[in-house]
Amino acid sequence: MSKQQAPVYVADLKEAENGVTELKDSILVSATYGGERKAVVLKFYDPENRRIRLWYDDTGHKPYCFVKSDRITEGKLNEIKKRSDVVGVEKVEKQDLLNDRTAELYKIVATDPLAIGGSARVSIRDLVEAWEADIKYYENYLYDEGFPVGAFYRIENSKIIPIQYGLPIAVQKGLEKTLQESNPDLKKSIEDWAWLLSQPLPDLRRIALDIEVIPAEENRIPDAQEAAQQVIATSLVSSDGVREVLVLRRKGVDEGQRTVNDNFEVRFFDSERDLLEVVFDRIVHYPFVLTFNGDDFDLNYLYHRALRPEIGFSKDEVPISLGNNVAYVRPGVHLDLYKTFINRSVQVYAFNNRYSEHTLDGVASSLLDEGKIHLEVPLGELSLYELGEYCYQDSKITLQLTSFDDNILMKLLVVISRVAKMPIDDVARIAVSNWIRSMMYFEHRRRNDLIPRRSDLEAREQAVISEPIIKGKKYKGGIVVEPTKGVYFDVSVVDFASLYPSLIKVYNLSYETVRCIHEECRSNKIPDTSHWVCKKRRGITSTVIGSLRDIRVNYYKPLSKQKDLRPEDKALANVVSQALKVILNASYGVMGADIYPLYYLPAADATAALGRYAITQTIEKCRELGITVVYGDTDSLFLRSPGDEKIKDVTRWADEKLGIELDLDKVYRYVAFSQRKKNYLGVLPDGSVDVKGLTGKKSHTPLFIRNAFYDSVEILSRVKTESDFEHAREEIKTQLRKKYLALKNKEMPIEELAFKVMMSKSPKAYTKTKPQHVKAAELLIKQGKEVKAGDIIAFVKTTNSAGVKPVSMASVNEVDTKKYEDYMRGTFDQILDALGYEFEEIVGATKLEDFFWSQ
DNA sequence: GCGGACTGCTTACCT
DNA sequence: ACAGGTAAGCAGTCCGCG
Repeated sequence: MSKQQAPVYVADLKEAENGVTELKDSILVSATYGGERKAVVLKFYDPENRRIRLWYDDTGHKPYCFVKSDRITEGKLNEIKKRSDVVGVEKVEKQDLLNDRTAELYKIVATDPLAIGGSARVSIRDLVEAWEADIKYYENYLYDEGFPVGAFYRIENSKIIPIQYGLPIAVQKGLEKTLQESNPDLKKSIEDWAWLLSQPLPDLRRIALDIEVIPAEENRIPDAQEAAQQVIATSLVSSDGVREVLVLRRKGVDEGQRTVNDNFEVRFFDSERDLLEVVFDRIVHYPFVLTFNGDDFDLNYLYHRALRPEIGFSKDEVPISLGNNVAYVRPGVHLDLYKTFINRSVQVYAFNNRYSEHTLDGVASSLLDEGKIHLEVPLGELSLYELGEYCYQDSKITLQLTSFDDNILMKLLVVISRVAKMPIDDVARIAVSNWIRSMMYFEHRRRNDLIPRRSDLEAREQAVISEPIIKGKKYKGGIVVEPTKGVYFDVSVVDFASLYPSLIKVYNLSYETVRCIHEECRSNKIPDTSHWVCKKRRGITSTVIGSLRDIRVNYYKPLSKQKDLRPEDKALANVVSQALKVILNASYGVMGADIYPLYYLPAADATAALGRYAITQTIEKCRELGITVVYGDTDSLFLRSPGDEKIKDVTRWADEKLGIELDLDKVYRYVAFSQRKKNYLGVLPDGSVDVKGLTGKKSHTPLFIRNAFYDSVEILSRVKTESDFEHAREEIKTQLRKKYLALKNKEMPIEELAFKVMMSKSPKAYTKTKPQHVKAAELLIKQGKEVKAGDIIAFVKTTNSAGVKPVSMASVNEVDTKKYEDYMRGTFDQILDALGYEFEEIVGATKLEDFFWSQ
């Protein structure tokens, strides 16, 4: 192999990686550790030049951890001091929250992060009981310097200077009001949040990338480590107008011709190396590189492929590096959107469950109304133009996932990075418990509080925890009020505004305050538990979550709806409010999740107990006031025609006696309850319908039945008075008859009969039972299809011995109609129960069959 | 050997 | 890898039955 000339982009990469000592207003987006310089590297995005700028720490900051002076012997300490990777040991003090006293510590400063917690040699944390020794070094750095990620800074003479932003007048006013309403001891925190969260959100220049490789075997994903196959196409689509696809000419493959009329460029290459050079050139020149599964596949593959001798790049020439399940780009930031969309908090709270599959096709089809191009033949059989068009589409929708809805995803990532104090690429990759961990660690450092070890929290006095309802859970959760079967007109729903965060704030809940060490606090009991809560100091969790709650509920949420505000301020308020919702929603859950480093079960137990207390007390109060509660779940109550006055009475009472805001959420024209909990249908005055928990709504229900169900819902949405039900009943009857007959005669495409159920584990992992979707999946596997965890299996119920077949392998005449009739009945029973009709009764026959046969 | 009662597993949903 | 509570259907097991 002849020596290749260095690609032209290498000089630019070097230049970018030299770092800067001067920089105009830029946003801190990421941080990492530069091993060569043994220093933290901060990555800034300069919105004016739209480039990434690196800054290398030159303050002499070094990795460190702590040991408690009364927990280490002189000998051990000397042994550590003598290590060649230890720079020195100094005495410091921090607040020990668990013991409510000052902790005397030795700070052990090391030459590099691996000395504290590496695995290649015996590290300090393996040697002694060390505090704060398992925090990534660049996180340590950000916390120590007090630099929130996502905020604006400038650099002068290599000094980093946070930029002070004045708030717009209208915004400032709202803040003053919020501060007045909030507890005085939360004031400082709220002001800090406002400073941070009201900074502008600049447009982030970015490029999406996708590669195509012919798999060695059909239906198998090519091995990225090996990278034995050619990269036959790569698409690059950017937020600033790049739309190109690079296609490799291959022997015996037709060029074909363009069919897609989208405005993008197709470039043909005879050399794979030349093609990759263009890709790397693009990577080097973009601050943000987007992929869908690039950590595992695209960037991983490109890296290994480029280094193969027949391609011949050197490591310096490849602007990609690999970590543990992560691919980094140089000099910018790589966001792997697959990791972002699989994050449950993102899925549920940011996108309201608007997608359910975690594939690019699944996410894009749901959020963008545009998915991948569906291929009829294997990749290798496409003409070059067809291949190019297919490849282009993937980068195009990947970019769109970050730009639709006014760039909501990019904005959310920035706002979350501000709250979590975490690099944007980490925010995009890791789960909510880590966001909250980072946020809490930052706060500990800011206040000079020692971060407890897991064992410190575990070592506390054993507490009796409330018995969970569900076997296998750790403690008892919320209360669900048994609904009273029937239809109720004029139902008001009241609910506690972010109940758990409110309780954390109002009742001072935190890991160090629940069951605190003070004798005198033991009388401050939490109802129906053995727990008590501190009366002497505000807990750190209570401060952080309380202030976040206040600024969201009292400030950003109303701001996002305020009429006289500039649209950009309003949009910002909306994004912030959304991001805070995600964090707040998880803040209680993490206390009871043992992966969370500040896990403390009594705090979670206490929160849930207070939630039960709040709702039961409120039910009691309603009874006193003569209001009928027809239903309730955890933080909400459904009240039957209570009247404005009585609603005011209850909400005022909750505010005064419980200290928790109880709001009127909505008023239903009517609600229909079956006897089931978490299962109802409510019609609002404008005719829109809330369907909760009913089978007809569930995503796995066959489309045919789901459509039939929603037809009935539509009929019910038009019911305005009690007497309208007569007519609705007749309409439903007619409609149902038709559908049922269609089912009998199998007058629908078989796809509409498919149950669609997710494989939550890999097929092999089902060892205890073999559910139907797994049986169907096995038939697919037998056909050579690959089935992974997360795939959705579409199957129909059939009359063969297994009882199921994948929809792709079944024909209509194999369908077990009886099973579908049963399922339809089950689905409709839930509505009809509520309306007081029997399935049979509604059609005027004793048995369902009679009714249908009589047609 | 078979069917009903039961428990447990699994998924999707609600807050 | 944030929590617990609920509904539903099916898989698998136990028990009774001369």
